[in-house]
Amino acid sequence: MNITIKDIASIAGVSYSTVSKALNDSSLVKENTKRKIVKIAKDLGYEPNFAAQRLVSKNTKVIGLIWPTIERTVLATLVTKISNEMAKTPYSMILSVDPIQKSLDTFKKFQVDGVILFGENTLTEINPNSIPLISYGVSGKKNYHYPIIDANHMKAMDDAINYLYELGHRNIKYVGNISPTDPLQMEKYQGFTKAMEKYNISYTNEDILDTGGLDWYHGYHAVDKMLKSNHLPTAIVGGSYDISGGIIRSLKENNVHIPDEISVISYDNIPQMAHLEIPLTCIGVSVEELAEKIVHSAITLIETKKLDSEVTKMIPSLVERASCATVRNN
Amino acid sequence: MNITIKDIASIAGVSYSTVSKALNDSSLVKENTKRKIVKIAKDLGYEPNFAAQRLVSKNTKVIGLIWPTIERTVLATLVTKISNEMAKTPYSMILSVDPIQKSLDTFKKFQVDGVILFGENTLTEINPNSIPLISYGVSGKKNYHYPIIDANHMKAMDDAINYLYELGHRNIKYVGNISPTDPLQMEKYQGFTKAMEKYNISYTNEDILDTGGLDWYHGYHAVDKMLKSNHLPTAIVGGSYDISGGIIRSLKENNVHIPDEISVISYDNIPQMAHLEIPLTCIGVSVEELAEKIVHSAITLIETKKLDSEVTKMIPSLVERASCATVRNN
DNA sequence: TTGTACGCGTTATCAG
DNA sequence: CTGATAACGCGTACAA
Repeated sequence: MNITIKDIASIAGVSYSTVSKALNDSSLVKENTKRKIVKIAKDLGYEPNFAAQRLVSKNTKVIGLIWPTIERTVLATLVTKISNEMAKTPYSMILSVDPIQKSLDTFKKFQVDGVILFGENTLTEINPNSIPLISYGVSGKKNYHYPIIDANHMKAMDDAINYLYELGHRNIKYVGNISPTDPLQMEKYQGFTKAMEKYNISYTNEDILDTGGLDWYHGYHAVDKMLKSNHLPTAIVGGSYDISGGIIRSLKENNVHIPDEISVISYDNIPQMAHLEIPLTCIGVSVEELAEKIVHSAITLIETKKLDSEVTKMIPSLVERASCATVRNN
Repeated sequence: MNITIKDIASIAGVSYSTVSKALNDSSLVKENTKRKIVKIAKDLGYEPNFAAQRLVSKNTKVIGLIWPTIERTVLATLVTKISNEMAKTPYSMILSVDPIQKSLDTFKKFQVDGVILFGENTLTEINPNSIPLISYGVSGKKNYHYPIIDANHMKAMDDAINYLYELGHRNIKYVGNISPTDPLQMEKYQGFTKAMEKYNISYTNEDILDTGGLDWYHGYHAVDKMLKSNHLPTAIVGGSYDISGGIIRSLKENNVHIPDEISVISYDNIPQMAHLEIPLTCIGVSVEELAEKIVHSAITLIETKKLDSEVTKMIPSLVERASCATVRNN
């Protein structure tokens, strides 16, 4: 078996309750003996038994993250950031990729202090009162019983269009995945059209390019087709990181110069945007901000059991890079 | 506080040790009272206290997976498969994306029964005797103290070349990332050259196309350049899933028909290969097999404390799809 | 077949 | 300042 405080006690010639206090840096024990005990503990390689500690009821300083859909790259970035952010706090994080309920059970067994749920899709009836829980994802219409953090996608699109408008663009196309079953995609799409109307920029169905998917080549394909039809806008709004990668690739292949001949702005505010062939101007809530907000909300919820509002929409920001320019005067 | 076996005992009118036995389906308790107790437990919504259970020393039936580099998509597939495979066993899985040592500490605290390490890169000095551990990744030269599961990349390349050889190909190019700092990439590259020599197929440096990266467009670019130089082989070996995606895209763009005009075989045996523009024939250890092997090795190690060999190289297999054909007789 | 009593490793509450 | 001692919730020899 492992070494316990009793072992330490006996070799230190004190009672184990004293050892416990000493190890917890209690003020109820003389500096002298405290030091002695700590030293012995270190020498013996003592490690407290977590199970025992928790049996006397205490918090674990661990937060669980439920992440059933690990294959989406964008979320991987977010998870990394969250992990980094968490590392700055006294908390650590464990993940589960199992289905929500099973993950929840596991976490409950381990008595994590709280859980973060990446609930892109379904919000099943989960027990809200059993354990502090916040969720990141689309704030659907369903009735939820826990705080939700989400990005304001509509606002993001508005900002994008506004930005392009200021640059003089009046001929703008949206290239993204128009999937009625995916609330996130729909919100971006609707954000686009709404913004276009707001800024009084005319557009038709032809200006909405449905990629039919979220991958690199979906964006590539869509733009390729567009180029062949000779309907060149002055600016493109890309629906996501991967899609935009395909967009600029296709543009480059066809010798359409960015940003001189065409401007491109992309949704998704992640650092990788800077490392594409052309550093891409983008719009969205930055993953860093998102991560920060998520972990601090979680911790606040854990420690105060109360959060300001039930659903927070994060404000997006626009990061200017090298892919947009004022429209040329012909 | 939560409800305990004592509560159940008192309302059932028995001692709590009886309850304990009943709940563990012991044969030492009459069927009748057992049923009664179980029912009460269920009615009361009793949930055993995990910490207490583990305090009396028992295994957790949980395996920890350390995965510091979550951003690599291929591994995401593997993790998913592992999770699924694990679900078939009595074990469940939790992940940590923290640095290895920190992850290990966390898992040790939670007393997981064993850990799986995705140690692509560094194998720091980790305590081998403290907790059953197996690793997946490149079997480097470093001295390790734990079982390693790896894929036999050399063999995979050999199989690929052999396959193409049988189809009559004598003009084969390798398109992959030649990165001296990445052991995995080097092993694939060397596997290619070695196999070419073995089958007596002549090749020059021109036949090794260094993509300079692992992404989609790296493969795209390399092939595009190749096509412009008019050095067309009869077959291409793609170095990885993403790269191959770019390869076939480029080929298609340039109206080089697969497989009539050129055959393509790719490294990485993952199901997604079937969903590319052209269902790709591929080579490598299938993720399913890999996942299966990994979880069963882990469990074996946990339950018997002994594994057959220290490092197992998984045998790759070739999956025929629509991207290879016999070379045309001109 | 059921109950008693002890131990698992810690923390916390009291007395000294 | 230090040391007993009682929890915490459960499993398990040992008794009954």
